[in-house]
Order: sequence, then structure tokens, then C-alpha cells
Amino acid sequence: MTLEAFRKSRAKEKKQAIIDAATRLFAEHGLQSVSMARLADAAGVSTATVYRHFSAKEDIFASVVRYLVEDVIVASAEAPMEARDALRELCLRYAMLLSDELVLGCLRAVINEPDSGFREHLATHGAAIFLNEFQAEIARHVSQPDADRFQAGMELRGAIEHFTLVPGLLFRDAPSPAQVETMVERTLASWRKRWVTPDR
Amino acid sequence: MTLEAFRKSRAKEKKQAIIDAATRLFAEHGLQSVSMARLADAAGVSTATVYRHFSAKEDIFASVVRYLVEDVIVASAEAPMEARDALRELCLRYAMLLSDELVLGCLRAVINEPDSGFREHLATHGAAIFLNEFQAEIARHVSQPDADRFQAGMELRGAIEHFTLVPGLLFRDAPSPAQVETMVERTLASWRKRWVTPDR
DNA sequence: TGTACATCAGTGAACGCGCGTTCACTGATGTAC
DNA sequence: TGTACATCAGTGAACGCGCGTTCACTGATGTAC
Repeated sequence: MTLEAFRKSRAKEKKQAIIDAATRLFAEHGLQSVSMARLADAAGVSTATVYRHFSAKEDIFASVVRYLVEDVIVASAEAPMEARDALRELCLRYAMLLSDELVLGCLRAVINEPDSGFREHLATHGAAIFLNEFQAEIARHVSQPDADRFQAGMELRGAIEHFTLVPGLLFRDAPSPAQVETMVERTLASWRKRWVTPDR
Repeated sequence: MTLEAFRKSRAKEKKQAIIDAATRLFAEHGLQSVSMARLADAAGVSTATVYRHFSAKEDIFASVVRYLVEDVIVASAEAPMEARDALRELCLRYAMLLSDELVLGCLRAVINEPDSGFREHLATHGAAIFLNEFQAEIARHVSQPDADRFQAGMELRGAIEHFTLVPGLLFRDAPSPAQVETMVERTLASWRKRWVTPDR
């Protein structure tokens, strides 16, 4: 019985190895450019073994997206914040996520897929989760009507996306973590000049 | 001789018909999802005719990108500006371009291509041309050091991209021209509060 | 004007390759008795 | 302990389909004489 469990755990390891290889390959080359043979090769198994764990190529990609959303994006959004400067940390996390090669690669891979639900699933979680966090945090600093708060959030997130997501998607040229940190500081300082009343 | 010219002009029309069909199909479905048969069908010719005008599928896409860069992007950037409020018009053009379905579709199509030069060509022209125009225009309004001007440009373009390019790429949900105009006005007004000294 | 030939845009049908997927099989491990 | 059988992760080789591309051909038009 324990050996059966061992066997199953080994199988799960194989499955995870396939997901890991797929994540890397899909992020680097896109969904259609990675053949099952290449994927199986990278995972160190045969194509038939891949089909033992997944019903189809699409199924692998669904697992990749699920893994990315649950273990990377949601984890990043929901990890407890340092209370000292929560907005700064939120910006940093957002920027780090949007300059992560794996995240960017999978976004690229998902972007020109037909409407199979992946795109919406991944993009929704990439954007909507942080949206709430941002608006909640901004509401604590900006004492103005909701319309202005919305504008304030748009400007902050837009500036961050401009030096992470946009070059990352279009040029495959996302900034390094050190660069991200510098630019987040600068952007946040400028944003505070515009939106946060000095006498606080 | 004139009839030979007529024949050639008819051939050019066919070629343009193929490029038009390819632009639309590639923008809507991506490069790899459009087969030569489907493309030929949409252009109203046979696949063999497509190969009379283009050496390979890649060659068609190169023509699509060239057409888009030269006839759409560069044309949009270089058209003469109304002098009254050049920055506003620049923002509007940038936003309109980045919410145009054809431009967004081809960006999506180009985004997860391997490094075949298309991506760089299209993305460079989509970004760099407007970059110069923006910085020149901003320099005329913002009387601060270059580093701040750079930050000012980043914030303005970032905000615009946030409601055009980003949702357009990730959600295929670009705003309508009317929405674009509203949001450009609001964004520009807010940006001026931050960067343009009131006593001008 | 009539006839034989040249040109060339365009085509239907085929080719061959690579892909996602499946099949029949192996071999290691566990169980019944 | 030994033997016959069951289970199941894993595989090499094949299948069939769709794709990009090419081939041999047509037919309309123009030219030479």
C-alpha cells in the first residue's frame, strides 16, 4: 500500500516534470511551435507517456495556465504585505510579476490563441486580482471622488505596465529586477506628487 | 503596351487583394492558424496563384507588416498636426492607433513569432516613431530636467496604453473611438495638472 | 485578314513532410496460494 | 519459498490528417508575317 503510494507519487513527479517542461517551452516558443515530440523529449519521456497523463495538447496547456495562475499570480497577489508601505510593495509585486519571463512568455503564448478560455482565464487573473488590491490601497491615500481614484489607479498601473508588460510583450525585453525597483520608486514618487496631498 | 500595363495593374490588384485578405485573417486568427488554402479562398484565388505573387507564407506576412508599418503607422505619425493643441492630437492618434483592431490583431500575430524580424520591425515602428514625437512635444511644455521629461512621457504614454493596447492585446477588448476620446481628454487633463505649470 | 506561335496570370490536383494521437507491447512490481 | 498471474507506468512504431508547396496544364491575350 505504501509502495503503491510511492508509485503514484513517482507518477505525479513525472506529471509535474511534464508541466514544468511545457511551461518553459510554451513560454519561450509559443503553443503551436512546440510539438509533442519536442515537449516529451524535454520532459525526458516518450510522447505516449505524455498522453498517459494528459488527454491532449490543449489539456497540458490548461494545466500550465492553472499552475501559473494559482501558484504564481494569485500567490503573488495574496501574500501578506508589509504594513509599512503597502502601496509600494503592491507596485513592486505587480511590476515584478509583469517582468517575469515565465509570466510574460505564457501571456505571449496565450495572446493569439482562439477563444479557448485560457486567454481569458490567465489575463483576467493577471489583471483583475491586482485591480482590487490597487483600488483598495489607493482609496486609502487619495481623498477624492471615485472617478478620480479610478484615474489615479490607471495612471499608476499604466506607468508600471509601460516599462514592464509592454516592452516584455512587444520586444521580449523586460527590465531586470534592479531596474524594476528603481523605476517603481521613481514612478511612485511622481505619482504621489500628483495624487497624495502633502499635508498627510 | 498599354494593355500589358493593364494586365500588370490587374495582377497588382490581385496581389493587393491577397495582402488585404491576409491582413484581415492574420489579425483575426494569428499567423499559424491561417492556412494557405483559407487565405487563397478569402482572396478569391487558388493557392497556386498566391505562390505566383509570393515566394512563401512568410513572404506574405512580411508584405502585410510592411503595408501596416508604411501605410498605417508611419502615416499616422507623420500626418501634419493641427497646431492648436498638438499634444492632444498626438495622444489621440497614439490611442486610436493602439485601439485599431487591425493594428492590435497584427501585433498579437507578431508577438509570439520567433525572431524573424517582423516582430521587431512592427513593434519598433509602433513604439519608436511616436516616442520621438511625444518627447519633442513634451519638451515644449515641461520645463524640467530631461530625466523628469522622460518620466512625464512614460506616465502619459503608459496611461494611454493602459486603456488601449493592454486590454486590446490581453482581452481583445479595445475601447471604441468615442471612449478613446473621452479617456484621452481626462488623462491629458490629469497629466497637465501634474506636469504643466499653471502660470503659462 | 488569317494563321502559327509566344506570353503569362491563373488553376486543380498532387506531393511529401511533420504533426497530434493511438496501438500493441514490455518490464518492473505486487499479490494469491 | 516458489510459481502463476494482475497491475500499470512507460515505450517505439505506426497512423492518418492537414499543411505548405510544386507541377503540369489551360486559356485568354498579344505578336509576327
